[in-house]
Amino acid sequence: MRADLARRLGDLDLRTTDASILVLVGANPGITQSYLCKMLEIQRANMTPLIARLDVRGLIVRAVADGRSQGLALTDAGSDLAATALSAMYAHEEYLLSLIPDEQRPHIMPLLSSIWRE
Amino acid sequence: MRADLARRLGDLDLRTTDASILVLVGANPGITQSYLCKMLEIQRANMTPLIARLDVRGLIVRAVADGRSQGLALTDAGSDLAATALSAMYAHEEYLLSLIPDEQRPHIMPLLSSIWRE
DNA sequence: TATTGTTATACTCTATAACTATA
DNA sequence: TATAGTTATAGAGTATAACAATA
Repeated sequence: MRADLARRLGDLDLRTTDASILVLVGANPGITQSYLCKMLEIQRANMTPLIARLDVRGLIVRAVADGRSQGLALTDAGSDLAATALSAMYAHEEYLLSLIPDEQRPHIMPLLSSIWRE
Repeated sequence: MRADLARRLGDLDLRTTDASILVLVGANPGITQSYLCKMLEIQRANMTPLIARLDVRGLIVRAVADGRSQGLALTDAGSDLAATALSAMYAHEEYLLSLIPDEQRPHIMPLLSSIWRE
């Protein structure tokens, strides 16, 4: 399942984490790196090169929030790519669901929800 | 789910891959590294240090099969640890199943089977 | 020629500690 | 004193290329 998503996002030159960041920043403009770290459970030290790479690619901009923190936002190119990445994520989910026989399909989400985070 | 299994096996000083190797060698005495690589989809080059570490720990022995290949087998200590690791794997599965409400539980395996490898 | 196991190497992901500059 | 971001570093997983010994 992870490989299928990675392949779809790889076609956009994105890793899974890159895509998550783009979509989250798109939905939360002005978000800080620290808050992104909490949402994605990534160490601060490891977020730095991730953001730097998206910045270099012209997908994200950093604006000074206070002296310590930077509010992140998508560029137009970043916004376009985030939309494409989100479509790829939905296509991934649709693909997985399509593998499940019709009559069983309604059961999968409640089942997975009962395992998630507990 | 992976973290739960990793934690349980970590208590035995085993990584997930170590445990898979021990259980497979236990079930297939005389198996070669190359065949293990095919079963676990691991590169030959990466199998070398994995086997070496299990060897150093006295869990596995290598016997010359032909001039190129070595048949692997468990030592007594390896056999004991493989059994404990297998129990941990079953406990992991039981734990996950226990999170699913009784009436939904019979649906999970057929559902996952329809996604697996297709 | 092909296969087994090895070595060397490189890239990614993840984790910790220490530093700076701010609050 | 705590927080945001950075740098440096180390461990683990994974990938490729090349080699020696053997089939």
